[in-house]
Amino acid sequence: MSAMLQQTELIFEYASDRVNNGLQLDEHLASPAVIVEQVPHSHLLSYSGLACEQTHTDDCLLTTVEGSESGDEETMETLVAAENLLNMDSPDSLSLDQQHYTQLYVPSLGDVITSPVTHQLMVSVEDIVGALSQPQWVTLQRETVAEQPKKKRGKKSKRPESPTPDITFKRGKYSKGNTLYLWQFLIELLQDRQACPRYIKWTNRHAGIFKLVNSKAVARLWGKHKNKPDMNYETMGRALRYYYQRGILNKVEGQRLVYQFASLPKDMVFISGDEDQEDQGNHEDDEDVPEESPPSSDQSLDDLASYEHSFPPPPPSSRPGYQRSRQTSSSPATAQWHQPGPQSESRSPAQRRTVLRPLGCSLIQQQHLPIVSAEMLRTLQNVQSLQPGQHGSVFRTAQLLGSMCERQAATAEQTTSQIVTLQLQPVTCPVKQGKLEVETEEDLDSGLTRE
DNA sequence: GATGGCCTAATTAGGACTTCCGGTGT
DNA sequence: CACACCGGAAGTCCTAATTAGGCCAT
Repeated sequence: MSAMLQQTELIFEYASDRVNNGLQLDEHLASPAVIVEQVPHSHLLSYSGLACEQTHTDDCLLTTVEGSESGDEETMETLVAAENLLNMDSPDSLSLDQQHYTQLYVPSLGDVITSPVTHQLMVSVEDIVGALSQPQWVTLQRETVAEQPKKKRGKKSKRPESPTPDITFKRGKYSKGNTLYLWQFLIELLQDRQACPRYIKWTNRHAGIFKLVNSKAVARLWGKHKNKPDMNYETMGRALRYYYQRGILNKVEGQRLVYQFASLPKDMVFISGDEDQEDQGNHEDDEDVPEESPPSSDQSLDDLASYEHSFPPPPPSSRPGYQRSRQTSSSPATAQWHQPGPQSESRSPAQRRTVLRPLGCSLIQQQHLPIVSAEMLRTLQNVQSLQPGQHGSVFRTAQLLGSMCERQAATAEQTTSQIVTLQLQPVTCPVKQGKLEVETEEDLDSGLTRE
């Protein structure tokens, strides 16, 4: 969501998507069991217009494409898919950023929580109260991460490094702005039924070992996401190889297209259909392909195009009218992959249009924090004594959360819900010159219908 | 006119790739 | 021969902190 918040249009796009796809979402939300793992992606598929395999087999391209395995057909598919990708507009979709990071990467809190805040809390609060002691990342390999010599010159580093999975407590977690790091992208694919195991799959998920079943498709998805139409596996592979040095990935010796995460988010969402291979103890047999349909190298690249709709739009700098400013650019910094839970998706339109006012110049703005967990609130109580000078991020977080608590408390009184976990809808406020302006419901309606 | 606050654009540094390349191995 | 893989080198893109300058109110 935050990635979308840089510009008004993006906000409207997101909002309109949410509304326009309500019916489809409801369909996918039929089963609570499905909600836990699959809703985000089904949700995304509905955004992208790509039908779900189970529910819309008539429209599903996968079925027809899977059968083709000849090299010629693959080539054709590659070309067609590439064309589709290049001709495709993706910004209308809700980004995965918005969808997933929230829960997928911060599961340890028990309640739903947004990752950016969690990180800020975890970084500092641990020193204060140790309230959030559970590690977010599971180190898969004891390999010592080589200390990268920090070549800092006069100014200190302002942009936090990529939140490498093996470094749990480090300032500035998660990608900023629209940035979705490659490793995050891969993790997302691994948690997406549409991509896993079709394009990428776990071969030993507990060890973090995965295989690029369709390296071309993954590379294309990555390239589309990065607005690099020429992206190929060779290029993406170079980026992956850089991850060796940084201790994010390891290469699995002797096995092609097989990599290993040095660490993984603690509560990764594993596609249920993908676990068989590993559970059957055949991680050595990494060359196998998904049981149901061995994908050809370029199979399903047509539906890949549709699938890509679910990824975040190109960086705003490529959009006309984009202006860089500190506040506007920092707004999407805490990319929010809020996974819409059953409650959020089943909310009434009125609830869905909840408008929140900006909370000033806090690093974490309210639209980045749709959910405040009970544990977060408890944590907040522990950090309330902080002063601005100390633990700056925590202090800002506390400021923000404090405001949110008050707001939520007021909201809770108006609802019948006894649930401690409160959900706040993403802000749908236009960003102008770095300021957020609250819109009326009428404005939002017009914005929604504009799409 | 001086001062201070606010805002914005420009500058700057650094991270994360991306691109290209030559080479090796399967 | 195709493909995967490796790693160096240079370049690009993006973000965010800093800085300078303009505007306005007092």
